[in-house]
Amino acid sequence: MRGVTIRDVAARAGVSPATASRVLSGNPATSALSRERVEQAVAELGFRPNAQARSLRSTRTSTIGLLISDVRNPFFADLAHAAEQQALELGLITLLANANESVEQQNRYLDVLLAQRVDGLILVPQGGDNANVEMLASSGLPAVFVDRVIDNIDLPSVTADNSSGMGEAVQHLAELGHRRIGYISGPRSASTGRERFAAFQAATLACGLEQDPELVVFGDFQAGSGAAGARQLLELSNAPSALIAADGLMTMGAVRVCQELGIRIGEDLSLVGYDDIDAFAIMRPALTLIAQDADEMGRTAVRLLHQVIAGQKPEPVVLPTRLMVRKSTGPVKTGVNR
Amino acid sequence: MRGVTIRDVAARAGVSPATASRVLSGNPATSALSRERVEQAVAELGFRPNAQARSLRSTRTSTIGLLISDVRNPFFADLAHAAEQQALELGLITLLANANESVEQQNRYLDVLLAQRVDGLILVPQGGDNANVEMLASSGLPAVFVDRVIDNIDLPSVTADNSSGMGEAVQHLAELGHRRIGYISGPRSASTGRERFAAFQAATLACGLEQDPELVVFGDFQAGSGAAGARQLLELSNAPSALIAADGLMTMGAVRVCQELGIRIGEDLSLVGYDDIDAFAIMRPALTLIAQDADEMGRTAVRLLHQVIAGQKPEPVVLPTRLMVRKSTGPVKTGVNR
DNA sequence: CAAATCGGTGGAATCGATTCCATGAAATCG
DNA sequence: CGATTTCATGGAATCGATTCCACCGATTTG
Repeated sequence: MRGVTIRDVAARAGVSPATASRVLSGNPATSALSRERVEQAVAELGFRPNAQARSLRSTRTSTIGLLISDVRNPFFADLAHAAEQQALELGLITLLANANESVEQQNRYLDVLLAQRVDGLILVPQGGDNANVEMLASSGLPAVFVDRVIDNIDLPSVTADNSSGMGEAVQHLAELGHRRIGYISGPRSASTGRERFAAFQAATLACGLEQDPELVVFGDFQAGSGAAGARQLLELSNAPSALIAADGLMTMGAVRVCQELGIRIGEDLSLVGYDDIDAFAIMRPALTLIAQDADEMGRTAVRLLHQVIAGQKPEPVVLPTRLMVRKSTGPVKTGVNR
Repeated sequence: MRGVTIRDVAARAGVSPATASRVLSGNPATSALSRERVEQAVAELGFRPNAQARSLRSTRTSTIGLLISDVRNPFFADLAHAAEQQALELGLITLLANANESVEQQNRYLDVLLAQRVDGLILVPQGGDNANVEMLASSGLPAVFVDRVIDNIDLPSVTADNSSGMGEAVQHLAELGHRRIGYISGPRSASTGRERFAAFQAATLACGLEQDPELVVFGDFQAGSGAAGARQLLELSNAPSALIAADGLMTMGAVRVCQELGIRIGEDLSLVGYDDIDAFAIMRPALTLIAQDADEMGRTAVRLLHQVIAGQKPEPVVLPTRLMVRKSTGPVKTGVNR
C-alpha cells in the first residue's frame, strides 16, 4: 500500500500522530497500551515511514554514501564490500555510487549524495576538477577520503603506503638482475598514480637501474590502457626485461598483451602486478604482486567516518603494502628479446 | 555552506521563494530578470537544494535503486556498471546496494531504498523470505527483476536463457567422451540456481550420461563453496572427469582447488566455467565457459524500468547464453584418476 | 494535605521545497 | 477605448514525519 501515513496509523490506533511517532522511534515516553495498538496498526496497514519527511525534520538518515572509482575494479569491489559490512555493524546503510574513473560523473554523484543528505560520505577522489570536493569539505558534512587524497583538501583519510611495496618490488627485480624495468603508471591526476610513480623512480634510482623516460607509460587505471602501455613498452627496440603495472586492471591488460605477443611471463619477461586480486593467485604462472589490504581499508574508512560523525577529528591512517613474490618474476635471461 | 535554503536565495535575489523555485526547476513562467538574479544568488550562496524536501513535495527523485547480489562477483559488477551508464543516459541516477547473497541484507536494503523513495528499483532477488519483495511488488513502485526472478511475483524481468548454454556445455563434454560430469550448483533458493541445475540434468539425460546424485554438490554462488564443492567431487572414489560450475566465483574456487590438488585443468580434468569474466580469458589454460552478456542485461534492465516508470508493462526479456570453447576442456583420458 | 514530580499524551509548529490560487500589470482584441 | 487574455509574481497551503510545549491525572514528597 502506498500513501499510508502516520496519521492513518494514529487514527487506526486511536492515538495522536505524536504518540504514533514516539512509538515508532522507540521513544520511552509511551505506554504499553499505545505501543501495542500502534504496532498493530502499522502491521495492518503496512505502514512504511517516508524517509524523506523523517530526515527533513530530524536531519539524520542513518545512511552513508560511498563513492568509489570503478565498480569493475576488484580492488574497489572488495573495499566496497568490506566497508558496507562494517557500516552495517555500526547501524549504517551504505549507498554505493560509481564514478567510473570520471570526474564529471564523480561530481554528479557528489551532488546527488549531498542532496540525499547522507549522514556522511566516503570518497575516492578522482582528481581534476576539485570544485565539488572542495564544496563538500567546506560544507561540514562528515567525509573521509579513501585510497586517494586531494592535496590541499584537509579531510581524514585512509590510504596505503604507496612507497614501501613498490620499493620492495623494484629491489626484488634488481636482485634478479633486471636493469631496465618498464612501468605502466596510473594517471597523474590521482594521488595514488603520482605516489606510486614517485616511489618507482626513487627505487630505480636507489638501486642504480636505468631511468630511461621511454620505460614509463601512463594509463588510466583501466584494463585497456594497461594493454596499450604494455604493448608500447614491449615493442621498444630496447625493450625492458621486467614490467610493473600500477593497478589491478592495468595488470590484467598487460598480461593479455603478453599472451597475445607470445611472451612467456616469468621466463621471457618478469611481471609485477598490483593489488591482491583473487584471479592473480590462480593464474599460471601465479603473479608476483604488490598487495594492499582492500578489506582493511574499507573497514577503516567506515570507522573513521563514524568518528567524524561523532564529532572527532581522526588522524590519517596509512596501511602497509607489501610485495608478494610468486612465479611471474625470475632472473633476467641474457640475450632475451621477445 | 550548509543550511542555505531557497528562502535565503529568494531574499538575496529580491524575489519570493515561489519565483526562486520556478527558476530552479526551469519553469518557463519566469522573467529574464528574475532568472538572472536568482541564478546569481544561487551561485553566491552556494545553494544546494534539499532533495528530501523537494521530493517530499513532488514525489519524484530521478533516482533508481539497483540491488544486486554481490559486488565482488564480476558478473554483477559488470551488470551494475552497464546499468548505471544506461541510467545516466536516461537522466537517472543509480544508487547501488549490495545484498551480499543474503536475504536479510536484501530486505534491509529494500526497506531503505523504498524509504528513500527511489523512482524505481532493479532487483536481483535472493529467494527465501519473499515478504518484502511481495510488498514491493504490491506497492506499485516501478520495479523489475534482473538475472533472477521469483516465481509467483509478477514483475517485468530480464534474465538469461539458463538452459541453452548449459546444454551446449554438456554436449561438448559428452562429445569429448566424458561420461561422469560433476556439477557445482548454485543454491536452490535462486531461480538461476534451479534453472541451470535443471538444464544440467536434462542435458546429461539427453546425452545418456551418468546421473549419479553424488556428482552434484550445492554451493552458494561464492568462491568458498565452489572450492569446497570441487574438493568434494574430486575426492570421490569414482571422481568425475569433468566439472561444470554454475557461476563465476564458484568457478574460481574450483580452479584454486584443482591447483592445490595438482590436477592439470584441460588434461587431467575438463572444467567448464560460468560467466565471461576477464580473468578467465587470461588464465592458462584459458577457460571454456558458458557466457552471458552482463552488460546487455544491465542496460536492458534499466530500459525496462524506464518503460515501467512511463506506465508501460514490458514483456519479459530473455537473453541468450552460449558456450565459449577454449582450452580447459579436452578429451577424456582413460585410466585417469587424479 | 498541599505542593512538587513524573509519565503519557495531543495540538501545533517545524523542516525546505513545490505548487495552487489569487492578483496586478501589461498586452491583445473586438 | 473598454474588455479580455497573457504573463510574472507572491502568499499560503502542502508533502509526512518529528518535536517543542502545554497539559492532565497520578504518584511522591515535605
